[in-house]
Amino acid sequence: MQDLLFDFIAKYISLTDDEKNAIVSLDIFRSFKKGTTLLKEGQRSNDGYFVLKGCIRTYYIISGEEKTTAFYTEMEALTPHCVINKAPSEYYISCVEDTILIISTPDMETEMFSKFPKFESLCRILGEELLVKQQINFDEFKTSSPEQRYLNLLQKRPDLIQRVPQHQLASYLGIKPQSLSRLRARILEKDKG
Amino acid sequence: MQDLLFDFIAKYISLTDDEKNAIVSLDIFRSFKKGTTLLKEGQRSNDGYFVLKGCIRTYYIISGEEKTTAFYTEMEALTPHCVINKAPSEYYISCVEDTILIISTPDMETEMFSKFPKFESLCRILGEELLVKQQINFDEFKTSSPEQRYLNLLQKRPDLIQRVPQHQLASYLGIKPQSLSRLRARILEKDKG
DNA sequence: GTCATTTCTTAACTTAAGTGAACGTATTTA
DNA sequence: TAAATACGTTCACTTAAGTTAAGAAATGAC
Repeated sequence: MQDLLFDFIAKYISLTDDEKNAIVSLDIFRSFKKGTTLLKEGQRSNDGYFVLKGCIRTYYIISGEEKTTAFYTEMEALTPHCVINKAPSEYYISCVEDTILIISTPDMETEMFSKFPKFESLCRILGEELLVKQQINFDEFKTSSPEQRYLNLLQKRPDLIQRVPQHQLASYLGIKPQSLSRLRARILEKDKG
Repeated sequence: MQDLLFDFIAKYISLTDDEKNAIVSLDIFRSFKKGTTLLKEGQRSNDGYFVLKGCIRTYYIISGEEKTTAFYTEMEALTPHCVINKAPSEYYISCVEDTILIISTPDMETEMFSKFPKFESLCRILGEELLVKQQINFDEFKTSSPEQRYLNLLQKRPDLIQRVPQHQLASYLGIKPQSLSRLRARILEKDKG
């Protein structure tokens, strides 16, 4: 499981054995059962998450309805806004599947950054990369229709459509579950004709 | 103009005069006329932008139509994806108004980071903050209707509605200009009744 | 294994966005 | 200054998403 992490990091910077041991000794690998809620609306947490295996999602509850806005799978990181804002969380985070996470806190990061400045570089680079990915994601969302978004998702993250319930996918696509059903039926109909 | 920048930075870290001089000596302040195109689709640029005064926008041209996806105003930064990906740009960047920018390149940043590690911390922190802001922005977009998005924009960035042409605002809201016109008429009608 | 709950789909109806066209009003520019 | 272009609004029509309701299928709890 640790190898997964180190292979990932190796794409960006090289770590000495000392540095690897520093990470391992933090003892930050955690397992969670499917359905576990990691963060609730209103809570003030300092935990950041990095998914080693499995899938977690963020969702809001707006006038009684769950609105899923993001999924995080293998090698993806999520720092909840409440960690940065120091304000109560506006959303929930829970496990879509049995999941293994790395959980970090700002204190731990500060300590690691001062011991090994290389980690701060890593975090800056990962952050910049993420920012760009997310911007392009947002752009695609804005410039396309729900149907195009669904087809796009089919191409780019086909796994999500398998591992995630439809009604969660629907709000992720910005529509209602009924509309997603209809839209899929429409696509199948087109493929036939 | 420099004071604007240093006041902004002061919110995050404190700079010595040496460090301030290092920034000034980079000579990175640039002025542009309204309408100037800073980046075109297909170009490979290494320039990052930080808006000191004015407004710039990113837009795609999709089947002949301009789709504006973002506006950057005072104290906002934009690193185009082509800088990070090292791939040709998929979008255009141009000035909505007469604009004063700071233009940076990865080389300059690397140099500054090694001379003054503090700058890398600053960039990491700004990056994390931006990431969170953008995520929340995206969440709001996904969980609301075009009308709600417009009302939301009226509250959060009322200046944009004044300084930006309607048809650019429309694609920013994910709809056609005609729909924005109609939607505004609808809102006025409601306010009356 | 049975019951209850959740999830997914379908359908009929409502509402709002997309489309194509027309028109008046800036704004450019020749 | 006149013509051309770009911009914003309105309208009629089309298409697709929201809403409400019902029922089938899958999942989970006991």
